Amino acid sequence: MLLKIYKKLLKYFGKQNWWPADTRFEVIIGAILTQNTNWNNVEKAIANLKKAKVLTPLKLPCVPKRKLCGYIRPSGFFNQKAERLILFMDFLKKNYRNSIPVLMKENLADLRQKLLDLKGIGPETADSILLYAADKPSFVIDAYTKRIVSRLGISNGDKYEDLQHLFQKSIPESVGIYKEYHALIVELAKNHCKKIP
DNA sequence: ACCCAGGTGGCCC
DNA sequence: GGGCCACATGGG
Repeated sequence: MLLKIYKKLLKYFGKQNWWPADTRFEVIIGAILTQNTNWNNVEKAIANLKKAKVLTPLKLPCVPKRKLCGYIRPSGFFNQKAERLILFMDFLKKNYRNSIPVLMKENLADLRQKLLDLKGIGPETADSILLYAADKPSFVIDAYTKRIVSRLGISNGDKYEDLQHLFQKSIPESVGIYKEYHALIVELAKNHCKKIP
């Protein structure tokens, strides 16, 4: 069922090639900034960080919170998100010498747990980082995905881990498919008024 | 003038 | 373990 839906979406919308970002680091920052926020607004925040030339693991921690809030203002919840970015940068420095490649060496289960232990990173943000920044097969469940499964009536509940397992057991364990599927679901949501043949 | 967006944590019961 | 609420901006 879920695999069929994936194939249908892929055929209809084509490959999405997510996540839209230049670096793994940018994926992580974007994943935090996009929490309950339109991607369009996140792009403005990312553009501000790039323009200020601080969107790197070594530069970002040097930006005072005040300035950080200013850069990320368009993405909303800027006080909270500045705090969350700072906490992640502390984590990256303390455990991985500010190195994204070193962070990437962690295995999926360990890294997922450590990300979840960070204040401000919940399951969706953690899985977005694991899948799109670290290329690890952790399926992302978002509000749209929950809605779709609920409409189809194929699950008993909407608990995050349960839905993730449902998807992961229904489709091949492939980073490429996981990436595309979630991207296609978001694309479908944007086109909610249209009918898919 | 509403309503929503690629969530999360805190508080209450 | 679930049901609210705050968090903030920009676009329809």
